[in-house]
Amino acid sequence: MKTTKETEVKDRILDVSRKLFVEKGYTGTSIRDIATEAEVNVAMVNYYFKSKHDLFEMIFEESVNILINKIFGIIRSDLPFYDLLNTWVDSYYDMLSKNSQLPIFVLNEIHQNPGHLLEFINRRNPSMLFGVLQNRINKEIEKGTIKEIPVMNLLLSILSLSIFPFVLGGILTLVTGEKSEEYYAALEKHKKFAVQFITDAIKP
Amino acid sequence: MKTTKETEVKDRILDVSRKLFVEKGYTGTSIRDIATEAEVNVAMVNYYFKSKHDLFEMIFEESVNILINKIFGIIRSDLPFYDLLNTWVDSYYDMLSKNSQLPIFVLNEIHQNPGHLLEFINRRNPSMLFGVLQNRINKEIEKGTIKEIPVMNLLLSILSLSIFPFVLGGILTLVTGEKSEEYYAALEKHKKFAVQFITDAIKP
DNA sequence: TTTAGATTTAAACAACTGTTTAATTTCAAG
DNA sequence: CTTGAAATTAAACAGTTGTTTAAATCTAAA
Repeated sequence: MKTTKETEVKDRILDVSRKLFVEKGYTGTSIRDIATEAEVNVAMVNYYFKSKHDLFEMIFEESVNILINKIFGIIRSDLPFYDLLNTWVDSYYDMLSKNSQLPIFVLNEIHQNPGHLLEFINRRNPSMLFGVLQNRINKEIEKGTIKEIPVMNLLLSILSLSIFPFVLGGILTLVTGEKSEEYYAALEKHKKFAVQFITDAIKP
Repeated sequence: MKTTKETEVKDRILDVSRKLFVEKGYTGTSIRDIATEAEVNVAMVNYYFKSKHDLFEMIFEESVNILINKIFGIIRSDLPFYDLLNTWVDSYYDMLSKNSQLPIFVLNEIHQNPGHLLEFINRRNPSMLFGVLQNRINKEIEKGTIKEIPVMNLLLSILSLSIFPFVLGGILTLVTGEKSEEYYAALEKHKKFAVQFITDAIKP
């Protein structure tokens, strides 16, 4: 059929699920919570999504995609290396400004149920990212544009300086009840700071 | 009475609670889970700890203390500034090597229930840490030992470079099923890298 | 208007949740 | 040995959980 009604109900369930799962986690969210807030009968959730777990996986996958898709593209790009770094961090800050709750959500769900999400994580082939970056770094070292540096350290620095401030910020926002303009202004400065940090660390 | 038996049972409940709460979170852990694994009657948990929530708060407070007590002491110390930074990061790496699951646990529980833990967080007076660090930095700038730098940026850099690698590491450990020696060896290198990073960023 | 299929509903299901009860056992002090 | 408080137990409590059922409603095509 695919009428407006179907997608309406389905989308309402998806929207509320997104909000509640990200906020309260898998075990902290009940199907009845979702149904009530979406103004939908409880049975509709199973009707459209089969099970709580299937619905959750949909949201989880979506969240992971938001977090890594853009970055994957940038890492594999042929931008000049320093531009690449700049774009990389820029892209993180951009995405995380709009989705500051996603990192803690994804990290925590993996933490609480590593077994079940292991297969899912491997499907994304995280070592591929590692390899691509390694190749690129080797070329840059050959060209003499950067000094020798272990991939792991560079990767950890970039991820840490880009993601963790938003993990703290997302919590700060929840605790204070509103987006702290101060803090997010400071983060805007911190972005330049982080890029400078990383750039200085790899300059030959 | 305070016989060996009482503390035995009590401690067994505490030990299992610590493990399960940190691993599965508040909502993911049931009193019956705890009782079963501690080989204790369900009622004993409420008998000794009044409620699931009281028990959880005990574990949560304990975890927060592990995460910040030592650091507070170091930040307030009168060590030479560069030594202070070194000791600070060193202390983080030391503590997090033994408790790699704590950061994600604490951050996530705050994330999922900010309202209830707000009072608890304010009790630790996080802005105090901020003030102490600000004063110290001002003095160092006057002395000309470091260049002018916003506290927030310095603080975020230290926290990010120290904590986030272990958040990733804790998950990596869970996913691979054992402590990845490789990764933790890389982290040992990363510690020096981080200190160098930070030192370079504030050198006049 | 009839009809077949999709959608929606209220109700029930068994299992699990945190907590309390009342009865029983344990055990050191008298 | 008796006693009284502390410790432990099995059972029950009311409420919630994810999921399923069977009946009712809606809707577009014949």
